Amino acid sequence: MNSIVEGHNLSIKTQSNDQNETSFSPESDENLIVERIYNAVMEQRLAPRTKLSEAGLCKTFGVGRMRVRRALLLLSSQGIVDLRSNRGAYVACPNKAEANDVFAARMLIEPPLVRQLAQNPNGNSLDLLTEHIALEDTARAQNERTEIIRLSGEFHTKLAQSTGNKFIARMMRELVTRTSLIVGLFGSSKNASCPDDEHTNILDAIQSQNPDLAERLLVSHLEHIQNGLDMEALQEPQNDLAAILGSN
Amino acid sequence: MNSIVEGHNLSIKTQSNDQNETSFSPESDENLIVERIYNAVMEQRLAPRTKLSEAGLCKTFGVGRMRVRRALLLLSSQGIVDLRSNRGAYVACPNKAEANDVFAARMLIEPPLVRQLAQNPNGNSLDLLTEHIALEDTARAQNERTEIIRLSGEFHTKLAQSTGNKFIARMMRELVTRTSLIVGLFGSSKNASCPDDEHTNILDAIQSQNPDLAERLLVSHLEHIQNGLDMEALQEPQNDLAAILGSN
DNA sequence: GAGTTCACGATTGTAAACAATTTTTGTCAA
DNA sequence: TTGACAAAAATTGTTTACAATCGTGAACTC
Repeated sequence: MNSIVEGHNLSIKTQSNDQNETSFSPESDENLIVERIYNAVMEQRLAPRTKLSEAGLCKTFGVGRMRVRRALLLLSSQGIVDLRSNRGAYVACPNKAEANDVFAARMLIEPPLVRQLAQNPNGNSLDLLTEHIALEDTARAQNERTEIIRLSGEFHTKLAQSTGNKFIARMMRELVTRTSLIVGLFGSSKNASCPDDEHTNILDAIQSQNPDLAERLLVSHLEHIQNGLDMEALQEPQNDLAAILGSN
Repeated sequence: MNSIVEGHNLSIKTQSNDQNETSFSPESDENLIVERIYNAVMEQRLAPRTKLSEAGLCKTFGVGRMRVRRALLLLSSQGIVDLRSNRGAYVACPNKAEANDVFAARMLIEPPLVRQLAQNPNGNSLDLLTEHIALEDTARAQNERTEIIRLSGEFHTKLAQSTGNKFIARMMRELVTRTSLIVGLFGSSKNASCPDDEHTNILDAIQSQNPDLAERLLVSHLEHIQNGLDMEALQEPQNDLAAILGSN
């Protein structure tokens, strides 16, 4: 039963733990659990409403119940997981209103963000973004679904990271994560989050220090994503079984 | 010893728990502990680097150690508390770099935020802001230090809340909290965070639907706050004892 | 056959005991 | 007096056991 939770989908893909961290302080190692579940959600391997049982996670990660509980609490504070009293933790399932709020928040933050990047571009960080786009391209070429999804979101996270501002990076990271959940829930056609070359164009505009263009491209990019959603889609009906079977 | 932690400064001031909540889901009641400590930090009754011992908090709130631990974990995930392995929880102590990042983040977010509010003002929420300013005035008239400090920060939080966007509200809340820590650390003169009537002017500009003016006023308001700081101030030396004695 | 009730198993919440680490205290020597 | 060392106390981290709650399924009634 439930192979996603029992370790299969969570334990693989530890390869990409090099650069994509943002905000977790190196306090202890329950951050590893958080990171793993976080990635699984980002890559849409864990569908909304999936139950994350304590026992299952304990077995999966080989840690005590305390660690798992603390990890779940952290995830819930980031809005990735819903903690229902006495009935466990479930992958968050944003509703229509929350989805709109997420996009509204991104529309508020990201335009000034790219403007700022275009105004005083930071050599180093922009190189990272160029590398990132190369990764996206190869992933698309090889048609790796989960990788494409994760990298699509991560582009925006890295955009925020390249400001060098910890707080901006963390805020964007949260918004991007929720966007991933939303696209998984309401994404209608096969357009896995981001159209092909829009990221490239945005980065180009930044590198050529054209704030107006960069902002315009970003806004329409976000609009494309939002317009690709069908807000009347599955919503509530998705129960655990369907989610799991559908994702494999 | 340490009357701040032992319940004195934390247990009073439960009067203001009506309107000022933002993001905490009503999961359980450890949020009450979080809320109390949060307020104490906001009002600068808990100085940075103050140790928050588990035993002390247990006595103060009359709850088990588990609850306290979970509350501290949540506070640390919000950057209000630093968890040092095997040596306990301390009120966060932002350094110069973090302080700059906080203001940079606010400079990025708040201008478009007030622009948006000025463009389509939301009757209801603006009334709340008007009420709030009245509160600020009376607090200033009666010279209540902690109240002034808290309300000064809360104005910005409520500004964000009045967008009706949960995510924007939460982000601002975090930034404002850290600002309060920063002002407590680096605030030089007696100017308790916010000059007197700048909030009023900003709100007026919003209500008269003048986005440009609102943005300009807000930017200079933030600059005033930042310029009122002495970045070379106490920094590290402040140890627990001094902090506690100094704040009473 | 549909719906309700009850009991059992499974899962989560809490408290207490234990282990490990840190901080303090006291002693001794230079 | 100062410094180093060691033992004791206090604090935090973890495991374990226990209590409470929830979900499931069988038995029962209508």
